[in-house]
Amino acid sequence: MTAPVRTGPPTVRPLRADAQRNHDRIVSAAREAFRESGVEVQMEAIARRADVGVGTLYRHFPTKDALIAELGRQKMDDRIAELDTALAAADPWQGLVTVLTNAGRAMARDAGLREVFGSVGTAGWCPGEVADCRARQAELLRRLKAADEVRADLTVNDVQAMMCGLAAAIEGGGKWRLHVDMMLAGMRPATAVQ
Amino acid sequence: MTAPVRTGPPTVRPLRADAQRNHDRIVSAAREAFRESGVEVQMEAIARRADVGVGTLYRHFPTKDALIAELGRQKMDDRIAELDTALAAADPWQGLVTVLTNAGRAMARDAGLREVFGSVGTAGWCPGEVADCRARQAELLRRLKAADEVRADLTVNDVQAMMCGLAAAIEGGGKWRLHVDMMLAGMRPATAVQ
Amino acid sequence: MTAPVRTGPPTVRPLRADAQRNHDRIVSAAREAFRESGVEVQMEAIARRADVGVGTLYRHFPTKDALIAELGRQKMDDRIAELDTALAAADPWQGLVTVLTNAGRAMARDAGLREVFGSVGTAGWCPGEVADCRARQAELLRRLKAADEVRADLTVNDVQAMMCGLAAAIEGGGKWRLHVDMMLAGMRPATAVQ
Amino acid sequence: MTAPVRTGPPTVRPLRADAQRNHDRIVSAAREAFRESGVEVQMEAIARRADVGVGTLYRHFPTKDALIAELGRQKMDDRIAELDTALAAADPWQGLVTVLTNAGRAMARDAGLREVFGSVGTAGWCPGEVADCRARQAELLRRLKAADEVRADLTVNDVQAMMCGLAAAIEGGGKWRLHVDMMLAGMRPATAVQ
DNA sequence: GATGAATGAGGCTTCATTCAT
DNA sequence: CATGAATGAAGCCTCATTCAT
Repeated sequence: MTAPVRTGPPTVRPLRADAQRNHDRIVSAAREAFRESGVEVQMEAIARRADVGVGTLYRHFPTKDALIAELGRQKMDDRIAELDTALAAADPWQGLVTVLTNAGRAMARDAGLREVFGSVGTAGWCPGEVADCRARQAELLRRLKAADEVRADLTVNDVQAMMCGLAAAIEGGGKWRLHVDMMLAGMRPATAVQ
Repeated sequence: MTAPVRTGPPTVRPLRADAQRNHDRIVSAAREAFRESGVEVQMEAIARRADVGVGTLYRHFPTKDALIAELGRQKMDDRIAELDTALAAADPWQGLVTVLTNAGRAMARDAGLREVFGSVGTAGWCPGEVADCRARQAELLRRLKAADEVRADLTVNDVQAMMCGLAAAIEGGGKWRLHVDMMLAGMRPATAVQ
Repeated sequence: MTAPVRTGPPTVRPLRADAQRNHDRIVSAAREAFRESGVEVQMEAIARRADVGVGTLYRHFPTKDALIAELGRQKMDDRIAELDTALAAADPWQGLVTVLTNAGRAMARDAGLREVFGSVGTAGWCPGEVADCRARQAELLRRLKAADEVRADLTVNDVQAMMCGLAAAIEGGGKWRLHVDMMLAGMRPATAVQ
Repeated sequence: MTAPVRTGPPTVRPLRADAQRNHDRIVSAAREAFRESGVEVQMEAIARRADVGVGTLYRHFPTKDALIAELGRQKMDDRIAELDTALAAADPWQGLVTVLTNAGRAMARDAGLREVFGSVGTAGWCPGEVADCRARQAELLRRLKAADEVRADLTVNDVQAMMCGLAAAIEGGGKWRLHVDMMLAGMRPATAVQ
């Protein structure tokens, strides 16, 4: 009997076809369930929605928190891609505008995204993804500040927090473009606001 | 000695001295508890904090929800008072600055407040209070627009949404003063942001 | 200051007028309350009905059970009087008929009485009264058996149990006279029933 | 291999073997527990007796009331079966004797049964079962009256009431056989009792 | 003595997680 | 490996009884 040949990175093992299918169904179901009922939803409800037993759900995610984290990780990946595009652009400000505009548009569409980014902190999130994201945000911020395009006192944490704010504002019924607009305006270097 | 003239609503009977004291202790304890741990805190913990038996707690508030609602109502009242002060001021912009600054400072201190205002919608709130609050916000907004101090496309809903956003941003670890500042800057009439 | 002269039996101390009034109100309220809602009623509800504080209620009856017992004792006294009349009569059978007929009529009228006698056992009842009652029942039964008017295997316990049964039957909507009739018929010496 | 033909109602799905076993254990335990201690028994006690976690108990019966109702339904079913046997017999009187004898014996054993039948009214019972029971009682009564075996003035309600009475009498410590005997004797056509 | 507020053990129920089938 | 039954800690709430006013 031959040991399976690992071809990908060591942590990623391709799931069997049906397992993959179940994984996806669970993630979708979880997303919908959280969207409709918040984090309060019971694991059983999610399993039912995914048309799986709870046992299966727990086989894929050892913990409710892990499931929540996975949802966040996926969205985080999208954002990382966005940030990469922004970093590839010559003009950092234009990059930021694009990043936030796309984020706003996506949030307006996707309640799950709002939930994920609107949720407080990054507790339970996949540390790797978070670090990747923060690194890119830091770099973009560095360039923006270098070009004096944003306030000098902005930190990555603040940007993160503003994303929470944007999510909440859109969730609360705000027009997404308006709020993205205000958010961008607010980030400009302070010039005697009051 | 003359019989006391009732000026308030007849349904409110003054509590016995000790009951009043306990009521206050409970409310304080609940406020602190929610501040520290959010709505998740257990009733027992609140009771313990108030140095009171659970039974007493339940005598004062028939339900956990009732307790939460009461605290929410009080916070809303505080905000209404803030808004009244702002409306009394000659300069609407200065009023707005004060309102948001105070709100930010309070939110930075009080997790319960963040939870209350960060939560989407006003489910479970006293409708009267909500209406009062919105009415004042609307009036302040009208004056601000008349003086061309804020964007013309801002609505009460947007302000409400921004309050959600502010709560989330602060909850997310943002520096409250910075975020209030950016929020204010963002609301200024649009002048070619991009 | 002179010590009060005790004229009654040593256990009975005349209550102050207002205390007596409260006592009566409480008993009445308790009777009604139990009648309407069964033993489940809360002490507070009884107190409210009697227009007294719970504290007062507990001053008169140290325990919920004691209150229940008192209700039983009063009815028991009535029955003892009935039994005395029956024992004074020349014909024991006629005495029994009268006792049961009066009991049935009273039960038909008084839900509290049904509740008391329909309630299982004599748990919590005033032992003295119970003993008095049983002694008289025993004597009546002795005479009845001596005259061969009732089954020889009947015991006081059985009579007690039948009273429970009568109460339940009437409570259940049965015609009281019919059930008294059947009860009496059932007690006759067994003469080939089947 | 042929697909199994469903003959029963489609809503009843056979429980998994272990679930069925637990279900039975719970029902037994509950029956015993109620028998010994009445409806007051705690759910935990029942679970412990069934050697099962409370959670399991609640999986099988969503509510304490539901559990009680189920047991009541079963007892009612037993009685209906008894009545059917009695109706199948040629001699209605013999049928009645058997029904009451069995009921008495069962009540002597089972505090829960006494509680169920001793309780006034049929609140919370499955209406269908109650109707079935009454219909059979009515039919048996009709035949008994036609054969002049019981008093003509007896109604189903009276029989129901007498069952209450029997329960109470047995609960009160009466010898069940004696009380069944007297009950039967009492039902015979009236022939100058006094 | 009267009042009703305070007490807290104890009951019912939920739900994240484990485990037998 | 999927399933869903089982588990039990933990939460909310009730109510007989005590005690400060």
